[in-house]
Amino acid sequence: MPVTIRDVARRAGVSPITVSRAFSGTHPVAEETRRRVLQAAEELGYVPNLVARGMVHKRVPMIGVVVPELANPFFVPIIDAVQAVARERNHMVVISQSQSDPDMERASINQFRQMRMAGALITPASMAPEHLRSLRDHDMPIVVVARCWDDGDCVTVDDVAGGRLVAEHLLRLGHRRIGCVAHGGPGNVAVQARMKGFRSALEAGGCSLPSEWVIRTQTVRLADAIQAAEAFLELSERPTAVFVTADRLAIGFIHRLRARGVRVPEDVAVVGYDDIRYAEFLEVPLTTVALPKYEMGKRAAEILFERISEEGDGKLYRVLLEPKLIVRASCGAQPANRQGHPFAFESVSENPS
Amino acid sequence: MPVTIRDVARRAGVSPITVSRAFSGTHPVAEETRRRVLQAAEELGYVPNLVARGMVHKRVPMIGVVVPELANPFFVPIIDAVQAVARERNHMVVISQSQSDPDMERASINQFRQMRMAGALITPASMAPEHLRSLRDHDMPIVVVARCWDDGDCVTVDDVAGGRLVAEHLLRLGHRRIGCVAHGGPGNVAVQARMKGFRSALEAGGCSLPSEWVIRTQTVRLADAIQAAEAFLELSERPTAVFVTADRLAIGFIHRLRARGVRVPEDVAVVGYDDIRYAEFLEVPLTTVALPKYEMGKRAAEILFERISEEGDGKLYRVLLEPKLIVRASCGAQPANRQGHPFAFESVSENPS
DNA sequence: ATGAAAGCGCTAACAG
DNA sequence: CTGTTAGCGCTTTCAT
Repeated sequence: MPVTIRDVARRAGVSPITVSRAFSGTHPVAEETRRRVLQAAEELGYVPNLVARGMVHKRVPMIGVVVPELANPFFVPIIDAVQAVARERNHMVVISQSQSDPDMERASINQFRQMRMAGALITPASMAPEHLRSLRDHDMPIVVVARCWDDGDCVTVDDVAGGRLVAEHLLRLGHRRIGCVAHGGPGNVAVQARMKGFRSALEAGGCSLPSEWVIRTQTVRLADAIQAAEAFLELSERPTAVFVTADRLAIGFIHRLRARGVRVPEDVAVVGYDDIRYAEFLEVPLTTVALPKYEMGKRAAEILFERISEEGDGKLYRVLLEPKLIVRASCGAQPANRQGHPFAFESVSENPS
Repeated sequence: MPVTIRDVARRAGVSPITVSRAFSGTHPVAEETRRRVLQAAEELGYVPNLVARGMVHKRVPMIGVVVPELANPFFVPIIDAVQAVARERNHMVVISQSQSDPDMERASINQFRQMRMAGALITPASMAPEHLRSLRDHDMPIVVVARCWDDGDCVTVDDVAGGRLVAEHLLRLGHRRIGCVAHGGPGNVAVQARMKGFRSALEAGGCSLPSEWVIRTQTVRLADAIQAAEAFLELSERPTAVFVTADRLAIGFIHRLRARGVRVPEDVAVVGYDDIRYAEFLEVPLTTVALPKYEMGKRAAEILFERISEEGDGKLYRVLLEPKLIVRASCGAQPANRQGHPFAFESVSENPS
């Protein structure tokens, strides 16, 4: 059953190396010879063995991707882009979910290394220096996506600016009592940056962000969103507007608020972050900060392949893309999308990010 | 830089084969020896080479998965389950998106074969026999997920029953003029089955499904959903209820309907299929048919690994799981979830499928 | 419990 | 343009 290059060679009446060349196209092969080889391979049902080739090249045509979770639609356009770039380069993509667990990240990267993959992309849960260092390796290039990284290549968005956009918008709408639901620990530099921009813009506008109004969650999952809503409901004095640092979190947050009789945006304005696919179709269409997700994945993958082929001049990439505020109903700047006003939102977007 | 088993062996003062055994644990190794080996490996920064091992075993510890698109949240729990099972067996998961294109499916399966992967899972866009035959192979087991397959293992849901559930529910609510939006071509056996159950239950209830009221779409994407809504709006006589064969399609369909002033469920009741994650949080909470997605992925992966380890008795698996109707607001059986009635929906589910 | 020899399928390097 | 030689890193016999 295992048809090898030798079998094909024998049948085509050439040497194994010629078969190899006919397939990989690295060396010229006479058209006639090549035809014979291809036909012999066809007849024998030969399938090239990438493992053997990988053995020789000390590298396999695959790249690894580690994301916190596929359940967050935020990562889907990123992965789409990575796969598109990888396909152009004839590389397969191995996807691993870390569940935001640094140990799982490390384990995945380790597997990638054992498999001698060409490179890896990662959105790390934590940017703790010792964790990242344990990921670094000179044999396998790594590019960080959607997070900043000082010691290596990264492609991300200006989260400080993103946070600022939210604060400025809320201030512009007249809010003075503004709170926030923030996910992830101190290792989540993206959220830290959003908060920083948010807070400083608030202060520039003469507002503060009292710590009672900063609700923390571990993850971005529904259970945490609900807890955040409950925490909000228990506040003795509630803010009139809330910045939720991820759309996925905002969905559950708003849902629970409404279930408890708090109207959005009338009682509380909510602004999310990420502009995930479903933000537009929710019970309350979500005002949020859009990130160029597809673009991020694309740039990151391109940089990774540059490292893989050792083309670049070796200087670190630190790509910072621009976020953009998308105004929908949840912040109250537009009338709520109730059934009485069905014409409020005609636009429907289908951009890839 | 390439530290091999020989380097470790030299440093530990043993033979290469002993190092191999210390790592793979296939043969007994004296505790003392093993410690020395592990330490030497640690000091040298040795990383086992799975490619070389794969070369010997003629198989690499990876399985491939082909799904139409990750953008459809339907596939996420399936993938989660597959990854969980694969992790237990120390296998990596390569994910490929076919965009419902049979050629891409074939190409992906081919790559998997070239990479000598242990097996593959696939949700094929088309069950055209010649297409499937081209995917079959005796060297690499394949299990089909979420579709029926007569000539091989498959794990799916009773879509005929699913379609019936929808029809019966709509009839029970008093609808007599019922239409449908169906995606995919004739090769999509899942949708065909849903339609079959739907239609026969309708007829059993004394209703018919006139062909003017069957709107077809190519894919499940937003653009198609919008086209479907426009087609619906142009109907000279409209049904009072519509079965949309996928939630992802229903989202855009409802959105466009509402944007055009058609109320859901008051003017048209809509029932979806899949119960994707966001169905509950939409502008109109979606009545839909829930599928045991995580379970499907789990069973399929388990069957695949049984094939891989050649444990089973070789008889074909044909697992058929049960669908379940989830009633929310879009069918009108519950009051619409407007802001005036915020307590209508307290329940929030966090099941893995 | 450990080792020696042989080879998995392919391709780089060097001929011719 | 084509062939020969050697070896990628590991694990399987088969010995000891």
